[in-house]
Amino acid sequence: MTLKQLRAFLAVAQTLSFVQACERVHLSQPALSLAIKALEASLGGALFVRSSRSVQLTPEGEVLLSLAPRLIADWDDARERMRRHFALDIGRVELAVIPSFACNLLPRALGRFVERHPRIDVAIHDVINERVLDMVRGGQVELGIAFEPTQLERLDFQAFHTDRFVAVVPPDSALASRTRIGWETLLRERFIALQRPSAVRALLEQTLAERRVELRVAFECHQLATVGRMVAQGLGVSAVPGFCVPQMAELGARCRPLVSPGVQRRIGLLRRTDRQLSSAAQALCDLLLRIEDWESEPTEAGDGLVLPDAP
Amino acid sequence: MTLKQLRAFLAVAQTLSFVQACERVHLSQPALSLAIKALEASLGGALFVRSSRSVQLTPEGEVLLSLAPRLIADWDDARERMRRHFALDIGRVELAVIPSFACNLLPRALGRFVERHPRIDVAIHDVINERVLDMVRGGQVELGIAFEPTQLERLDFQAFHTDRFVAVVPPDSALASRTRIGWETLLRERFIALQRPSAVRALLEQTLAERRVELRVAFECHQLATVGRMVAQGLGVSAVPGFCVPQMAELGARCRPLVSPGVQRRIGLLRRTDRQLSSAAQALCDLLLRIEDWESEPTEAGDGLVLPDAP
DNA sequence: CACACTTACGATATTCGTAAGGATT
DNA sequence: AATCCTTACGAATATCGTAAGTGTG
Repeated sequence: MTLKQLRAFLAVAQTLSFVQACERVHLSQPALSLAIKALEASLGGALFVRSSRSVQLTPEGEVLLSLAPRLIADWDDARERMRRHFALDIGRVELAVIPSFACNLLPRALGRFVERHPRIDVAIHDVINERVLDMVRGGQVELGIAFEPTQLERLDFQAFHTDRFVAVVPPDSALASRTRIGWETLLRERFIALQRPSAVRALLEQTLAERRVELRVAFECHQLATVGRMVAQGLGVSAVPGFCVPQMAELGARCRPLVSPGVQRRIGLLRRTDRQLSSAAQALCDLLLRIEDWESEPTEAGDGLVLPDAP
Repeated sequence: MTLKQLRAFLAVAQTLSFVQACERVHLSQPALSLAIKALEASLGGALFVRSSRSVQLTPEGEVLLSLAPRLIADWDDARERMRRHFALDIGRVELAVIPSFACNLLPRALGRFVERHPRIDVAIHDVINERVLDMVRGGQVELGIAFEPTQLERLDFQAFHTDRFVAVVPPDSALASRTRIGWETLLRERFIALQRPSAVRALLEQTLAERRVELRVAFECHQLATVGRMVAQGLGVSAVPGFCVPQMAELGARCRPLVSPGVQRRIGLLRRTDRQLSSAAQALCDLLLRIEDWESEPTEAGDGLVLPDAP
């Protein structure tokens, strides 16, 4: 029993005519006749009663007729789904992203992606940096977006953006009027930090420790949004990745370039070295790596305020 | 995408080795390789990552792997079911039978049938004679067992038994001691008849009308079992088809051959002329027509009491 | 005799297995 | 060197379409 035979059977069973059926299956009448004959032989009995002027189903033919449409539909459906998967017409990508990136730069990039591939679903796991690495390593996600890891270990990292930390200050403070701010100046204020284990916090501590600068934390919280709002309220200052500028601006805080030392770290795509990407993930990967202007579009509050840090 | 290709894919996907897989699908390694290649081409992308020392599924391969087992299982299942249908290993026959026959002669015949084909289900519709004809004509059942119809009309009738009516009398009556009973003698007693529309009742009336014998009915009911029990209780006498003798005996009534005139009618199989029988129905048909000794096995009460009616 | 299905037969395609090739451990 | 997958090629097999055959209305 082959697919062709079953399709042929279905055509004959539905039209009750070999002549009409052979058009539907693009076969000559004799070929169709042989196909049905072969099917009957392989099943062990007759499916049709041919009385030279009419074609009728046998009871067993009726049984097969009740089975065949679903078999063929399932088959075609599976085939079509696979074809679409490869053609990027359907699909699903699981993506793990550090929260700061996920809520600032990612949405615009994903916007371009869904524009091009509207039927590919993207699941975003916005989790802390370490968990991004774990999820990529563990295979729960195909792709990760995170800071460049120190230990690659079975991971492949491709940077597509270099981020510089910026100072976040209250809009009505004296610091808000300066074009750039030094670490020493910033740390004279009450400092609002993310709680551990946050990659941003860790980066901060690590960099400051290297420079022998002491970090005194006045407030700690988990969400960047909270940090921003607290700064906006004048409760203190903070330092965040540069790509958080639009978010901070929206929350009412002001951002200024940080100098001497400028904390900077590469952001990039993570994937397992030993697993091939799905077509959909590959497409997303390509798109993310191809984006040149990772800086966000200008906004009222943040316009022109983020200047390149002099090395 | 063909069945062979999908089976080949499944084998490779499950063993993650072309060498092992080619045993399972009875193919040489090159042939298997080509089959997978062809499948990949038809779907539009790679299903495996071959790294000369190991075979791995691509994400799309994983998708197909989640689809393939069900497709193949459904296919094999359908194929197997059809094969069994033809081989009389499974199946279902809908059968309409007049009640008197259904509860007397049919069980033993069906016993032989299920013995030979234990997995063929038989649905018995024990309905009145007219309804048997209707159900066969209407296609609700493939086969019917009934008295020979006067109007065949699209039906095919094959007699396999000729039935003679017998007298049913109370065990302690004077009639019970006679070897045979004439109609005139029987009708002197209170008569218990089946209610219309019963084929047995109709036959009785028709035959008696032809012979100008008047039928006076003292009691009427629907079930033969009730008739038997009432006769056993001495409430009256009756006349029933010969194949009801065992049932009457069990109910406590006595049966004696009826003579001058002997009411007799052929019993047989009904089927539609324009429809082919299923293998299962054909088998049942064959069995019913092949049975020679339609008389029931001897029982204590009925043993030797039913003698052939002299013409 | 026109229509519908089947059988016969030669041509074309597909599929298969053996043999050779290439890459990795 | 051994293992495993791929490519190459000739042979067996299957499938298909044209043409002829058969039975029915």
